[in-house]
Amino acid sequence: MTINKEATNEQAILETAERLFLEKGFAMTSTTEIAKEVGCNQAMVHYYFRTKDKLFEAIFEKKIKMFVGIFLQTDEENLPFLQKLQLKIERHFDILQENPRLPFLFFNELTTHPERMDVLKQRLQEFPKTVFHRLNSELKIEIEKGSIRPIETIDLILSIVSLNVILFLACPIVKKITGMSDDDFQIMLQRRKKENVIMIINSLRPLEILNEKCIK
Amino acid sequence: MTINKEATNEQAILETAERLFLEKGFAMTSTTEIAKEVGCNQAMVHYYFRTKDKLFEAIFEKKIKMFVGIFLQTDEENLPFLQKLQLKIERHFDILQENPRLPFLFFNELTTHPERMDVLKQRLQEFPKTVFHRLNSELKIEIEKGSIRPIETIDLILSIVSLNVILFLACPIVKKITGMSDDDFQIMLQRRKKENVIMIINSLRPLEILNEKCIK
DNA sequence: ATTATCTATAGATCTATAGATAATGC
DNA sequence: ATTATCTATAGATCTATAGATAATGC
Repeated sequence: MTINKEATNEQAILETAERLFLEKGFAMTSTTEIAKEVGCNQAMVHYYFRTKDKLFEAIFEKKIKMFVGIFLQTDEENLPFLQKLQLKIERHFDILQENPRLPFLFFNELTTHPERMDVLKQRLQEFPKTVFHRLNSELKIEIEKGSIRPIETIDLILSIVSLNVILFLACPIVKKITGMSDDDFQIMLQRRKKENVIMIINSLRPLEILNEKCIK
Repeated sequence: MTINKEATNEQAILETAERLFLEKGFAMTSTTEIAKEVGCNQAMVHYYFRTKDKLFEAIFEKKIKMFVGIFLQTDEENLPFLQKLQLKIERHFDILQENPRLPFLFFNELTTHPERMDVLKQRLQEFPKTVFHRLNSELKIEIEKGSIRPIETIDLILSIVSLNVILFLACPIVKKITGMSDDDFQIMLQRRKKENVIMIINSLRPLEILNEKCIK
């Protein structure tokens, strides 16, 4: 075997599997189908990866690594808090846009195969200690200054993730129901990106007046 | 057959199927498993519903009907816009809390079986004409008055849905990763319900100052 | 006579592996 | 001699149906 050809076939299986898993999820993709699309034999898939599960986990772990890794690239620019926050929201959005099917895969597989969460949990251990704590202390300072309203750090993160992620989760549904084209959807995404930033930042303003008037 | 017993068995299949589909999705639930849990024969499932697909669609359509139906119950209370909005957000949240696995089922099945969206599309046709248009006109009035910032109606709806829905989608993942108990999660949900209301309402405030300072 | 239930099985998957054969590297 | 590829198949599902049997309503 030339190292070349070996790499080519193993690689092709990996790439095709990744594409199909992202498209349709683990359960609905068969090793037979992967082999067919690669143009090789179904036994080959098992030759390289032993089981369908191992193949999936290789891909899954790679994706988690990549996703978390991007967040750990610290962008310690010396900007005001809200501008840094804006950059973070936009960065999160951009990563999703480059991996639009990842939220589907994560939700789907983590929900239907809870044991897969262990990998995620492991990978995520370093995460809170960096992103979370840094954001947390910066946030507390701003709240004490009174420049933004009181909010739990976890709530802020959850809100950002919610607003960004749902667009990609709902993408096929929205497209189908509204009959939007891919281009239309991309335009809508760009508008939402801005809207989400405004939404989050504006929602952080101190709220004494509004609070009294509207929230019981 | 006593009408009683017939109803009992058919009903039991429906209920069990609903539970299992909500728990694990369509693909991962077999008619064999449904029958086993009901305590009847696997052939019975097909006797009453012909195919697994028809059984699923019966449940799916019922759920969509229920979900849309609740929203169409108009609550035309004569309150200020923001208070009405708050009630709507809370109502949406409450419906989800009563049907916590519904977002999973919708996302999962609509994404993996696009043809199922036709049912949803049909059911949803009446929806925009009521909820959307009413909200839309009220929103426009408020924006013109300058009491809230400019925002597209669809963006507001998307934001509300995002913030509420993701909690229930992410529920199993969050529970597993944080090791939260069911009770802890319920407490967290209640906090998020309030937080989401504040988030949305606060984000609608006019934003001239902030805009200039922080959003390019 | 009709409806409900059971047994049994066809036919279609799908995963995983055993074992033969071909290609490559030494 | 080792690694890659193929053929063939075991064994486990799973859905759907045919056909026999039991229960009920008239």
